[in-house]
Amino acid sequence: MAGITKTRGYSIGQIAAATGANIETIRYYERIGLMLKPDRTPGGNRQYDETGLKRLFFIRRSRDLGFSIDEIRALLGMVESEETSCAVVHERTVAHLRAVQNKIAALKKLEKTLADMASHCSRGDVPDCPIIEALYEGG
Amino acid sequence: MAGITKTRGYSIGQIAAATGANIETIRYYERIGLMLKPDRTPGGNRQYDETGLKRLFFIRRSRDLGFSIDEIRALLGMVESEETSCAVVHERTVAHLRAVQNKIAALKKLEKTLADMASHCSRGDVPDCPIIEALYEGG
DNA sequence: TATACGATCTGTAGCAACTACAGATACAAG
DNA sequence: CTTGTATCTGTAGTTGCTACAGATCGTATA
Repeated sequence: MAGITKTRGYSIGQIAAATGANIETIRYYERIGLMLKPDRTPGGNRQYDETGLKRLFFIRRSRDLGFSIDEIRALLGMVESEETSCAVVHERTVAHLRAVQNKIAALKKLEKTLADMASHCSRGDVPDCPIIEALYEGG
Repeated sequence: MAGITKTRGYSIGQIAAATGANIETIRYYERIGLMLKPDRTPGGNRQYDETGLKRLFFIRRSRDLGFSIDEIRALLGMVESEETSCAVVHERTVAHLRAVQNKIAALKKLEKTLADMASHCSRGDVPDCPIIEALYEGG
Protein backbone atom coordinates (compact mmCIF):
# COMPACT_ATOMS: atom_id res chain seq x y z
CA MET A 1 0.00 0.00 0.00
CA ALA A 2 2.79 2.34 0.82
CA GLY A 3 5.04 1.06 -1.93
CA ILE A 4 5.63 3.05 -5.08
CA THR A 5 3.24 1.47 -7.51
CA LYS A 6 4.48 1.54 -11.07
CA THR A 7 1.05 2.40 -12.36
CA ARG A 8 1.45 5.88 -10.98
CA GLY A 9 3.95 6.73 -13.69
CA TYR A 10 6.78 9.19 -13.45
CA SER A 11 6.75 12.81 -12.43
CA ILE A 12 8.55 15.34 -14.58
CA GLY A 13 11.29 15.50 -11.97
CA GLN A 14 11.82 11.78 -12.21
CA ILE A 15 12.21 11.67 -15.97
CA ALA A 16 14.40 14.74 -15.75
CA ALA A 17 16.68 12.96 -13.31
CA ALA A 18 16.61 9.76 -15.35
CA THR A 19 17.57 11.39 -18.64
CA GLY A 20 19.67 14.26 -17.43
CA ALA A 21 17.33 16.76 -19.03
CA ASN A 22 16.30 19.83 -17.16
CA ILE A 23 12.64 20.19 -16.17
CA GLU A 24 12.18 23.47 -18.00
CA THR A 25 13.62 21.88 -21.11
CA ILE A 26 11.12 19.03 -20.96
CA ARG A 27 8.27 21.50 -20.73
CA TYR A 28 9.85 23.37 -23.63
CA TYR A 29 9.93 20.16 -25.67
CA GLU A 30 6.26 19.72 -24.93
CA ARG A 31 5.48 23.29 -25.92
CA ILE A 32 7.13 22.85 -29.29
CA GLY A 33 5.47 19.49 -29.82
CA LEU A 34 8.53 17.30 -29.52
CA MET A 35 7.30 15.63 -26.34
CA LEU A 36 3.68 14.56 -26.38
CA LYS A 37 1.30 15.95 -23.79
CA PRO A 38 1.30 13.51 -20.90
CA ASP A 39 -1.51 12.58 -18.55
CA ARG A 40 -2.01 14.73 -15.49
CA THR A 41 -2.60 13.92 -11.85
CA PRO A 42 -5.93 15.14 -10.42
CA GLY A 43 -4.01 18.18 -9.24
CA GLY A 44 -2.56 18.91 -12.67
CA ASN A 45 0.99 17.57 -12.41
CA ARG A 46 2.42 15.78 -15.43
CA GLN A 47 2.52 11.97 -15.26
CA TYR A 48 4.70 10.18 -17.77
CA ASP A 49 4.64 6.53 -18.75
CA GLU A 50 7.39 4.38 -20.22
CA THR A 51 6.66 5.71 -23.69
CA GLY A 52 7.22 9.28 -22.63
CA LEU A 53 10.37 8.36 -20.78
CA LYS A 54 11.75 6.52 -23.79
CA ARG A 55 10.88 9.38 -26.09
CA LEU A 56 12.79 11.77 -23.88
CA PHE A 57 15.80 9.44 -23.88
CA PHE A 58 15.62 9.40 -27.65
CA ILE A 59 15.46 13.19 -27.86
CA ARG A 60 18.30 13.72 -25.41
CA ARG A 61 20.55 11.21 -27.08
CA SER A 62 19.85 12.73 -30.48
CA ARG A 63 20.55 16.22 -29.16
CA ASP A 64 23.79 14.99 -27.63
CA LEU A 65 24.71 13.70 -31.07
CA GLY A 66 24.08 17.16 -32.45
CA PHE A 67 20.81 16.55 -34.27
CA SER A 68 18.68 19.67 -34.46
CA ILE A 69 15.15 19.76 -33.10
CA ASP A 70 13.83 19.61 -36.64
CA GLU A 71 15.97 16.62 -37.48
CA ILE A 72 14.74 14.88 -34.36
CA ARG A 73 11.19 15.71 -35.29
CA ALA A 74 11.77 14.01 -38.62
CA LEU A 75 13.40 10.98 -37.01
CA LEU A 76 10.54 10.60 -34.56
CA GLY A 77 8.09 10.92 -37.41
CA MET A 78 9.84 8.02 -39.13
CA VAL A 79 9.72 5.92 -36.01
CA GLU A 80 6.01 6.61 -35.79
CA SER A 81 5.11 5.87 -39.38
CA GLU A 82 5.61 2.21 -40.17
CA GLU A 83 6.16 3.01 -43.83
CA THR A 84 9.53 4.63 -43.48
CA SER A 85 12.45 2.40 -44.19
CA CYS A 86 15.73 2.09 -42.45
CA ALA A 87 17.37 3.44 -45.60
CA VAL A 88 15.91 6.89 -45.06
CA VAL A 89 17.10 6.95 -41.48
CA HIS A 90 20.52 5.92 -42.68
CA GLU A 91 20.49 8.73 -45.24
CA ARG A 92 19.69 11.34 -42.63
CA THR A 93 22.31 10.03 -40.27
CA VAL A 94 24.97 10.13 -42.95
CA ALA A 95 23.93 13.67 -43.90
CA HIS A 96 24.32 14.69 -40.29
CA LEU A 97 27.65 12.89 -40.11
CA ARG A 98 28.85 14.90 -43.10
CA ALA A 99 27.78 18.13 -41.41
CA VAL A 100 29.74 17.15 -38.32
CA GLN A 101 32.78 16.32 -40.43
CA ASN A 102 32.55 19.68 -42.17
CA LYS A 103 32.38 21.43 -38.85
CA ILE A 104 35.43 19.54 -37.65
CA ALA A 105 37.33 20.55 -40.78
CA ALA A 106 36.36 24.21 -40.32
CA LEU A 107 37.38 24.15 -36.67
CA LYS A 108 40.71 22.57 -37.54
CA LYS A 109 41.53 25.39 -39.93
CA LEU A 110 40.56 27.82 -37.26
CA GLU A 111 42.71 25.99 -34.75
CA LYS A 112 45.70 26.27 -37.05
CA THR A 113 45.19 29.99 -37.58
CA LEU A 114 44.86 30.61 -33.86
CA ALA A 115 47.90 28.48 -33.08
CA ASP A 116 49.95 30.33 -35.68
CA MET A 117 48.84 33.66 -34.33
CA ALA A 118 49.70 32.64 -30.79
CA SER A 119 53.11 31.29 -31.78
CA HIS A 120 54.11 34.59 -33.37
CA CYS A 121 53.53 36.41 -30.14
CA SER A 122 56.52 37.04 -27.92
CA ARG A 123 54.24 37.38 -24.89
CA GLY A 124 56.31 40.29 -23.68
CA ASP A 125 55.15 43.68 -22.54
CA VAL A 126 55.45 44.96 -26.07
CA PRO A 127 52.57 47.18 -27.04
CA ASP A 128 52.61 46.06 -30.67
CA CYS A 129 51.01 42.66 -30.55
CA PRO A 130 51.19 40.45 -33.62
CA ILE A 131 47.90 38.82 -32.63
CA ILE A 132 46.15 42.16 -32.69
CA GLU A 133 47.80 42.94 -36.02
CA ALA A 134 46.53 39.66 -37.39
CA LEU A 135 43.02 40.44 -36.24
CA TYR A 136 43.13 43.70 -38.17
CA GLU A 137 44.11 41.80 -41.29
CA GLY A 138 41.92 42.33 -44.30
CA GLY A 139 41.66 46.10 -43.75
CA MET B 1 33.97 68.52 -57.92
CA ALA B 2 32.13 65.46 -59.03
CA GLY B 3 34.82 63.09 -57.72
CA ILE B 4 34.30 61.08 -54.59
CA THR B 5 36.18 63.03 -51.97
CA LYS B 6 37.66 60.86 -49.28
CA THR B 7 36.71 63.33 -46.61
CA ARG B 8 33.10 62.27 -47.04
CA GLY B 9 33.83 58.97 -45.33
CA TYR B 10 32.06 55.70 -45.93
CA SER B 11 28.39 54.90 -45.83
CA ILE B 12 27.21 51.87 -43.89
CA GLY B 13 26.64 50.09 -47.18
CA GLN B 14 30.22 50.70 -48.19
CA ILE B 15 31.77 49.29 -45.04
CA ALA B 16 29.32 46.41 -45.21
CA ALA B 17 30.51 45.59 -48.71
CA ALA B 18 34.16 46.05 -47.74
CA THR B 19 34.06 43.75 -44.74
CA GLY B 20 31.40 41.31 -45.82
CA ALA B 21 29.25 42.19 -42.85
CA ASN B 22 25.58 42.74 -43.30
CA ILE B 23 24.17 46.22 -42.69
CA GLU B 24 21.78 45.10 -39.98
CA THR B 25 24.65 43.39 -38.23
CA ILE B 26 26.70 46.58 -38.20
CA ARG B 27 23.81 48.47 -36.63
CA TYR B 28 23.48 45.62 -34.17
CA TYR B 29 27.16 45.95 -33.26
CA GLU B 30 26.58 49.63 -32.66
CA ARG B 31 23.54 48.96 -30.52
CA ILE B 32 25.48 46.61 -28.26
CA GLY B 33 28.41 49.02 -28.09
CA LEU B 34 30.89 47.01 -30.12
CA MET B 35 31.01 49.55 -32.91
CA LEU B 36 31.30 53.16 -31.83
CA LYS B 37 28.63 55.63 -32.86
CA PRO B 38 29.81 57.22 -36.10
CA ASP B 39 29.24 60.74 -37.39
CA ARG B 40 26.08 61.39 -39.31
CA THR B 41 25.33 63.23 -42.53
CA PRO B 42 23.06 66.26 -42.19
CA GLY B 43 20.21 63.95 -43.10
CA GLY B 44 21.11 61.41 -40.45
CA ASN B 45 22.92 58.67 -42.37
CA ARG B 46 25.96 57.06 -40.75
CA GLN B 47 29.37 58.19 -41.98
CA TYR B 48 32.35 56.05 -41.05
CA ASP B 49 36.01 56.95 -41.18
CA GLU B 50 39.05 54.68 -41.48
CA THR B 51 38.95 53.95 -37.77
CA GLY B 52 35.43 52.66 -37.95
CA LEU B 53 36.19 50.58 -40.99
CA LYS B 54 39.23 49.05 -39.34
CA ARG B 55 37.29 48.30 -36.20
CA LEU B 56 34.70 46.45 -38.20
CA PHE B 57 37.40 44.44 -39.94
CA PHE B 58 38.75 43.52 -36.55
CA ILE B 59 35.36 42.45 -35.28
CA ARG B 60 34.54 40.39 -38.36
CA ARG B 61 37.88 38.65 -38.37
CA SER B 62 37.58 37.86 -34.69
CA ARG B 63 34.07 36.51 -35.17
CA ASP B 64 35.29 34.38 -38.05
CA LEU B 65 37.86 32.97 -35.67
CA GLY B 66 35.09 32.10 -33.28
CA PHE B 67 35.65 34.71 -30.61
CA SER B 68 32.46 35.63 -28.79
CA ILE B 69 31.20 39.19 -28.69
CA ASP B 70 32.36 39.46 -25.09
CA GLU B 71 35.81 38.19 -25.96
CA ILE B 72 36.03 40.74 -28.77
CA ARG B 73 34.90 43.45 -26.40
CA ALA B 74 37.77 42.49 -24.11
CA LEU B 75 40.28 42.40 -26.97
CA LEU B 76 39.17 45.81 -28.21
CA GLY B 77 39.42 47.14 -24.68
CA MET B 78 43.02 45.94 -24.56
CA VAL B 79 43.80 47.58 -27.87
CA GLU B 80 42.37 50.81 -26.55
CA SER B 81 44.14 50.83 -23.21
CA GLU B 82 47.88 51.25 -23.73
CA GLU B 83 48.57 49.51 -20.45
CA THR B 84 47.59 46.05 -21.50
CA SER B 85 50.46 43.88 -22.56
CA CYS B 86 50.75 41.50 -25.38
CA ALA B 87 50.98 38.70 -22.82
CA VAL B 88 47.35 39.11 -21.82
CA VAL B 89 46.23 39.03 -25.42
CA HIS B 90 48.27 35.88 -25.88
CA GLU B 91 46.64 34.35 -22.83
CA ARG B 92 43.15 35.00 -24.15
CA THR B 93 44.03 33.68 -27.56
CA VAL B 94 45.41 30.48 -26.10
CA ALA B 95 42.32 30.08 -23.93
CA HIS B 96 40.18 30.40 -27.02
CA LEU B 97 42.42 27.98 -28.87
CA ARG B 98 41.92 25.45 -26.08
CA ALA B 99 38.16 25.88 -26.33
CA VAL B 100 38.34 25.25 -30.06
CA GLN B 101 40.45 22.15 -29.50
CA ASN B 102 38.00 20.85 -26.95
CA LYS B 103 35.17 21.35 -29.38
CA ILE B 104 37.08 19.50 -32.06
CA ALA B 105 37.68 16.61 -29.68
CA ALA B 106 34.00 16.47 -28.75
CA LEU B 107 32.94 16.54 -32.38
CA LYS B 108 35.38 13.78 -33.24
CA LYS B 109 33.84 11.51 -30.61
CA LEU B 110 30.47 12.34 -32.00
CA GLU B 111 31.66 11.64 -35.51
CA LYS B 112 32.84 8.20 -34.45
CA THR B 113 29.55 7.38 -32.78
CA LEU B 114 27.57 8.48 -35.81
CA ALA B 115 29.83 6.59 -38.19
CA ASP B 116 29.50 3.44 -36.07
CA MET B 117 25.75 3.80 -35.98
CA ALA B 118 25.57 4.29 -39.74
CA SER B 119 27.83 1.33 -40.44
CA HIS B 120 25.62 -1.03 -38.46
CA CYS B 121 22.68 -0.19 -40.62
CA SER B 122 21.94 -2.50 -43.52
CA ARG B 123 20.03 0.27 -45.29
CA GLY B 124 17.37 -2.18 -46.26
CA ASP B 125 13.65 -1.84 -45.85
CA VAL B 126 13.83 -3.47 -42.48
CA PRO B 127 11.56 -1.78 -40.00
CA ASP B 128 13.86 -2.40 -37.03
CA CYS B 129 16.58 0.11 -37.59
CA PRO B 130 19.79 -0.23 -35.56
CA ILE B 131 20.25 3.54 -35.72
CA ILE B 132 16.90 4.12 -34.09
CA GLU B 133 17.73 1.46 -31.51
CA ALA B 134 20.97 3.26 -30.76
CA LEU B 135 19.15 6.54 -30.29
CA TYR B 136 16.91 4.92 -27.70
CA GLU B 137 19.99 3.74 -25.84
CA GLY B 138 20.20 4.76 -22.20
CA GLY B 139 16.55 3.98 -21.56
C1' DT C 1 14.61 71.61 -60.89
C1' DA C 2 11.68 67.70 -60.47
C1' DT C 3 11.41 63.03 -59.71
C1' DA C 4 12.22 58.49 -59.42
C1' DC C 5 14.64 54.95 -57.17
C1' DG C 6 17.78 52.91 -54.32
C1' DA C 7 20.06 53.33 -49.80
C1' DT C 8 19.36 54.22 -44.88
C1' DC C 9 16.76 55.30 -41.06
C1' DT C 10 14.31 53.61 -36.45
C1' DG C 11 12.05 50.22 -34.03
C1' DT C 12 10.42 45.85 -33.29
C1' DA C 13 9.90 40.90 -33.78
C1' DG C 14 11.74 36.52 -35.04
C1' DC C 15 15.29 32.44 -35.18
C1' DA C 16 17.56 28.07 -32.23
C1' DA C 17 17.47 25.82 -28.06
C1' DC C 18 17.17 26.57 -24.15
C1' DT C 19 17.37 28.90 -19.11
C1' DA C 20 15.56 31.65 -15.41
C1' DC C 21 12.65 33.69 -12.98
C1' DA C 22 7.77 35.01 -10.28
C1' DG C 23 3.89 33.86 -7.98
C1' DA C 24 0.61 30.27 -7.34
C1' DT C 25 -0.61 25.43 -6.44
C1' DA C 26 0.19 20.23 -5.56
C1' DC C 27 1.83 16.57 -3.06
C1' DA C 28 4.36 13.62 0.32
C1' DA C 29 6.22 13.06 4.96
C1' DG C 30 6.01 13.71 9.80
C1' DC D 1 -2.38 19.41 9.60
C1' DT D 2 1.56 21.61 8.79
C1' DT D 3 5.84 22.02 6.55
C1' DG D 4 8.67 21.87 2.79
C1' DT D 5 9.76 20.45 -1.66
C1' DA D 6 8.05 19.72 -6.38
C1' DT D 7 5.30 21.47 -10.17
C1' DC D 8 2.42 24.58 -12.25
C1' DT D 9 1.75 28.61 -15.90
C1' DG D 10 3.45 32.38 -18.18
C1' DT D 11 6.81 35.44 -19.52
C1' DA D 12 11.35 37.32 -20.32
C1' DG D 13 16.23 36.66 -20.95
C1' DT D 14 20.38 34.48 -23.46
C1' DT D 15 23.74 34.76 -28.18
C1' DG D 16 24.41 36.66 -32.55
C1' DC D 17 22.28 37.84 -35.61
C1' DT D 18 18.31 38.44 -39.51
C1' DA D 19 13.99 40.29 -41.30
C1' DC D 20 10.66 43.01 -41.70
C1' DA D 21 7.54 47.80 -41.87
C1' DG D 22 7.04 52.30 -42.85
C1' DA D 23 9.44 56.57 -43.18
C1' DT D 24 13.24 59.48 -44.79
C1' DC D 25 17.71 60.45 -47.30
C1' DG D 26 20.59 60.98 -51.23
C1' DT D 27 21.68 61.04 -55.93
C1' DA D 28 21.39 60.16 -60.95
C1' DT D 29 18.87 61.39 -64.67
C1' DA D 30 15.20 63.77 -67.61
